Amino acid sequence: MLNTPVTSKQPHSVPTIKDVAKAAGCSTATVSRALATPEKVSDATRKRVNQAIAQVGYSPNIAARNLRRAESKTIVALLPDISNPFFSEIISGMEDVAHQAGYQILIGDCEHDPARAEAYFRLLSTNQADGIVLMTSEIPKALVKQADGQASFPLVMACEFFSDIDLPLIAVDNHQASCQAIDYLVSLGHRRIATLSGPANNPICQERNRGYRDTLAAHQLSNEARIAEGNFGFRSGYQQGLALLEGKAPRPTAIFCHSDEMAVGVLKAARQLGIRVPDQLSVVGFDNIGLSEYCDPELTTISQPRNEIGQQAMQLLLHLLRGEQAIRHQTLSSHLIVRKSTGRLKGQP
Amino acid sequence: MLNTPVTSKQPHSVPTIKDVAKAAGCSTATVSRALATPEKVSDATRKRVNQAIAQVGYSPNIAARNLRRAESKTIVALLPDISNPFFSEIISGMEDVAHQAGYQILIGDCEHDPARAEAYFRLLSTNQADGIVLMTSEIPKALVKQADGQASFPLVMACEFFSDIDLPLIAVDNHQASCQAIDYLVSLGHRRIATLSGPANNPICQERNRGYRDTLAAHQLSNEARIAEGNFGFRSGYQQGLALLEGKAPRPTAIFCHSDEMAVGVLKAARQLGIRVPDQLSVVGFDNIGLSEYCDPELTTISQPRNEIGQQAMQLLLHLLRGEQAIRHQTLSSHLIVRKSTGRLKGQP
DNA sequence: AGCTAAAATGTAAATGTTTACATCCAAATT
DNA sequence: AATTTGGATGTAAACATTTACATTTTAGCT
Repeated sequence: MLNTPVTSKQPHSVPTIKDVAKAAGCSTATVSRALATPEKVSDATRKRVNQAIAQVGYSPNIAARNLRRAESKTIVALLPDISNPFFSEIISGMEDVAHQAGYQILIGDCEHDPARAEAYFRLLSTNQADGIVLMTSEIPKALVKQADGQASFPLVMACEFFSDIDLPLIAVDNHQASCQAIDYLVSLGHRRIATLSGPANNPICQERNRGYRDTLAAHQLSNEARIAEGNFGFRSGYQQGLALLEGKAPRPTAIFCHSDEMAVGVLKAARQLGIRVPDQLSVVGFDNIGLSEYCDPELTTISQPRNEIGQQAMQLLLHLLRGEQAIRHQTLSSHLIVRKSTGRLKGQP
Repeated sequence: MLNTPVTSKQPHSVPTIKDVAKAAGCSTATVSRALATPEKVSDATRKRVNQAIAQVGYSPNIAARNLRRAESKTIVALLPDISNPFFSEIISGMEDVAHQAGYQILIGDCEHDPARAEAYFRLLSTNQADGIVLMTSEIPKALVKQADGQASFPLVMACEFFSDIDLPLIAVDNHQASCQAIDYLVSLGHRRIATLSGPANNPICQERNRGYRDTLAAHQLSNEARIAEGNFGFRSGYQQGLALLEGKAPRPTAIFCHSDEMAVGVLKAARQLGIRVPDQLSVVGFDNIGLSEYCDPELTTISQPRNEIGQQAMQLLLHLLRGEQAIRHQTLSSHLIVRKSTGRLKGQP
């Protein structure tokens, strides 16, 4: 029991399954089984094996296992930009369930570069990754075409999607969320409501813009529709905010932004132009990132259940990997969080 | 040339190096060499091999390579909290040079949980990772003790460090940065300058607090020293900000915060208490994250060259991995960015 | 031409697992 | 007592590379 640790060959070599087998007095196959399928091994030997493992300090060589099993236990989380805080909580959710199931997460930051996305997809075919959770639609469609309609391709989308390709998807109802925001603004008395959208070719933005137009139409405000295009970041929010607010066109009294960062950019633009929020301008954001409670004024925004999105997406992917039946489309509910950046108009317009 | 693709065995099996060898009319060893050490293969065969590779659509099986070479080409980036935007640009920097050198980055989010940190360290011994860039000191010291002083252990720290363990380190001079911030506040006429520190047991915070005290002392202000403790996040900034500003003690006229998020939290606290920034209170942040240009007022802060930190840290780690000589400690320069949250006192105090 | 050195290539072992198949043994059934 | 069954274990092949070593080819000399 107090033997010196046994490392058969080299003085400092890492113990392998052979060392364990020797120490336990059985074959490597049995050791392997004791680890992978304990129920197929007798209680007595299982115990001996476990002792041996502890004794020699064994842990399996993952490369060898991956090679033999032709899998990697790695999931790629593909996103457009790692610095966007929106994604971090989704990833946390993914990690929870992935780790639980013995999977690792490899974060793939595309940086809006198709080549990067392609490189990460290649990991699939080389068995370096078992599946992908895709959180951006800014990648070459060709990469994803092979998965269209396929029940078995290990890919699920989270939040983002393609309008013309049928992939498993976990997301909120962007159309409905947008309707809710606009409805709320109308209920406050706003008529000239602008939208500061994300990239126009982004399907989720198209969904939101559709909701925007539908709701305006429902209130006979269709000719007030006005959509500016940003890229979700602070800077574009500020720039487009300035453009919306100081242009010659009659100034909007409310702006619905497709991200919180853009909304904060709009707040800065308004401040700079001496436009008071919410008295003269209402601003609504999207995502409810941490910042939205700490900017001035605190941001009214739409909250997505980010952690849950991550969990469900990973769950779904695991189902696909196991070849189990699974619901391919799931829409989770968002909700409007009313804070201080929205209200009825006050004072001169 | 227009042959149907050759996949020798199964109709849909992934082509291996054998298929390439067959197609190129040489041995697998030659193919392997053509890829790993092209200069050891004649021009003619190299060309043939490359054609064959393209023809059969071969890409190497990484698990097999890793197994044989006993490496993983993976670097773990260990950080305390992935949602902190401060780290994202460091990671970008790391990725640049890592990818260049054929390495992947695995982001390890410790979530302040020692068990997680341990799990990531274990990847080293199982050859699942070749090295670690450590960006948090909130892990069990035992994990890192083995690397103390060692020239060969593949670990480098970025930004954070341990005061009592000698590890390769890329960081800014926190003491000096702190001095510069406090000096600047003093030069504006401030006397009651408080610090909102990160966790008191964090060495970088200790460095900054030492700079704070030293600078106060240099100006005969030692008895004005007052340090509150937060955790770098918005919320703690807000809470500690309230405590500092509405306590019975004479209210500070300036607060130096160890993160921008905390500074923004302080801004909110001040706003809530009707304290005007910068007229009645100056606030300095740390890190210069994107937000600091878009909050109100824009934040005076200390900028760290995050991208460069990431690059240098990875560079250094690669040197260690190759067993090359390298400078183990590098301090990069930070600088103070003066914006709108600092100034001389105005109006009634 | 003959010899040597260097370059190019091939052979086969090695990497650490998993797993199909074979074997063994004890218990259950006849 | 003989046979069957099923569980437990062992044997050895397979996974796709890399690389030490051996062999062949080429080039460079005299």
